[in-house]
Amino acid sequence: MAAAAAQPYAQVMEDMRKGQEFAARLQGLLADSPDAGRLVDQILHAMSRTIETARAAAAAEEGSEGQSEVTCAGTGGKRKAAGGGDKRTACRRRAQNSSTVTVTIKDIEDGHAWRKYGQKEIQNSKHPKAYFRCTHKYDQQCAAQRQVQRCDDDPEAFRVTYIGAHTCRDPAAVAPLVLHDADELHAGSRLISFAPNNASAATASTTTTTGNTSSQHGDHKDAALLAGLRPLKLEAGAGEQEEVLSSLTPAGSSAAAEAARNAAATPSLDQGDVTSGLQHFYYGGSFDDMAAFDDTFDLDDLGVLGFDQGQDEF
DNA sequence: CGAATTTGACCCCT
DNA sequence: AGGGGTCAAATTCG
Repeated sequence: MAAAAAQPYAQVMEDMRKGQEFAARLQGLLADSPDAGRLVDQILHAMSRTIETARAAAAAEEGSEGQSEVTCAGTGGKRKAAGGGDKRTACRRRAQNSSTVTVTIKDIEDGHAWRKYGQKEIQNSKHPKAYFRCTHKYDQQCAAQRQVQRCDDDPEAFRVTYIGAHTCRDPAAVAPLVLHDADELHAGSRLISFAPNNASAATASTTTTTGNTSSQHGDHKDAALLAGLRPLKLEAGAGEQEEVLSSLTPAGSSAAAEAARNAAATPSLDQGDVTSGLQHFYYGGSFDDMAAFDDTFDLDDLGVLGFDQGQDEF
């Protein structure tokens, strides 16, 4: 199975990913040079698109390879609050080899509409992990998911893992009030939503996808997550965090959220902090359906990451 | 009142 | 066996 490097395609992907990683690293070094930072940002974008395009093309030829989630339609899976009688049959299967991208960011808002469906305490982490799925999972079969967990050390940052790409497209999900100008539109056409999103909370990102990517936008559901995380960890006195939290207020219609959003997302003019937001760069993707095996291909193993942080817990 | 979140149980996977 | 991911009833929110 590990014929990865054997195929030209895999080789290309590999190189592209390295390129992305280096670019991201460079971006970190250019924190004080806004222009340079932006340039790198563009490079990252270009690479993301290239990867996605290549992947899509290859996938098209491949036909159907990637296995999808097993979904048992009518499995009677009702659980009683107290009874606990019937077990659901083996229909639950974890997201298998869909793309997996992990980034560490401070602003969780990514423009998509997420619906929280669970939260869990994680073994070696101080903070719980929240699980989200695309709001349009059922009405549009969008398989995108994401997991968010507050970083152990930097409580202001979150480690967000995106699983699968959005295949939904719902106008209603698009930022209702703002969406000023072309920038947003362009952003909407980005192939890889988690790529260095305009300026907002840009962070390094890397990618891999399975299936098409069509980005849409949604509201701010993250607050939920945060809300969920908050009680458990940062209790009182986290001034800034409070702000972050409130800025992500749910319901997708909070003045505070909008404000914060605008403040943070001012496109190309405020460069300084943009780059500062960029800190960690993680890569955890499997990278394609063909070369890829069932599990994720971690750059960690290759010693490729962690250029500015000694993350070890992976 | 419908939609979203919370939360504990259930179940898969390592 | 236990950790981690998902489900779904109950609850909260808009």
